Amino acid sequence: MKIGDLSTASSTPIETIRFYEREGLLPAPGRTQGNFRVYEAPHLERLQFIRYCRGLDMSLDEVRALLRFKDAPGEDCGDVNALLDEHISHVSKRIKELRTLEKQLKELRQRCGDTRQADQCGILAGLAEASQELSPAQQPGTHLRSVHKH
Amino acid sequence: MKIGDLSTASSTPIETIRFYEREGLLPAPGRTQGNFRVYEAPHLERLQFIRYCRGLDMSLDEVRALLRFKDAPGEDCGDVNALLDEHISHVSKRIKELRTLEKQLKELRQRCGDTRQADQCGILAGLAEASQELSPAQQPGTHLRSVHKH
DNA sequence: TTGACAACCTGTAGCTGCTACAGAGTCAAG
DNA sequence: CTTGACTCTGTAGCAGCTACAGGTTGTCAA
Repeated sequence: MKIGDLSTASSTPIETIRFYEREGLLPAPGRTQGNFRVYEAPHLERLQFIRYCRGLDMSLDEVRALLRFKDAPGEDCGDVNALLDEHISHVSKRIKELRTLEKQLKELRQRCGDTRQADQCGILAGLAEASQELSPAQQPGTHLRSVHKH
Repeated sequence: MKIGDLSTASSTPIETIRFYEREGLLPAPGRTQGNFRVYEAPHLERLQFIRYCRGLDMSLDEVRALLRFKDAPGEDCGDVNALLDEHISHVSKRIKELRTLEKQLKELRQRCGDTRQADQCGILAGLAEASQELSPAQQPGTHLRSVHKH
């Protein structure tokens, strides 16, 4: 299997596959005489595992940790459970944040129902006002984080 | 007002202030003879506006657009409304995604109630299994996006 | 006056997780 | 033998900062 085949089989861009190899998530495969990568079935399986975890929004570090456990079947899996619990709590927290945000944005949107001149726009006015009140609601920068930051 | 004062007044790191200036969000302020930046009240106001919008998870491009409207009070604000509507729909979409994700993660977590050997861990087994099924549920990479990507 | 120390300056590199080149080599079909 | 598809390495870019390094400037006390 060459990289292109692996790419289509796993719906993963070629560059991403090479990136995972550089990052140590995928083991370096064998090479042909012409220096092309040659993959076997286990590579595909591992790559699909990685992609699935990424689809669950885990960071590469989290995926790395899970792979270490897969590679060490004798050890106990308490840390796997802990990792997942923490990930879940990140996600739940982020959902809460976004819901608060959604509410704020909708309130703001209410303030300008229609097209007017910009200097009479309720939205701009609302933003200007709120920003001067050092609003207690939130510190800037709290929301935009992905589920993983901090 | 020197940059340190502006930084504390706005709870914004100094480096971020300089970054906003490079990005054209904050106008370049005057300088002392010693080449230190000197800010006036309008700078603080504008910076707080920016930080507040960032707190609402708007991208710098979105903030730039809003600032353009603030700077051109004569124009009509239909685009402000449209920008906000689109932003709200980004956020709502992201919330839906995360809720689906949360559900999946919790189901996965169920599969391993307690500590066992890694090769008997229900979570690892569940992940391995699901990843081999090219699950219809989702394409990898769908979830992790911030509210802004695409 | 000197000397310490804080605050400032510019410029550059790093973070995550890719993505998109450039410029070169390899290989199979016609 | 040439075309074209595929692959290779290496580097730069995206957002939105953050964190240096290595150099000035300003302030205060001894």
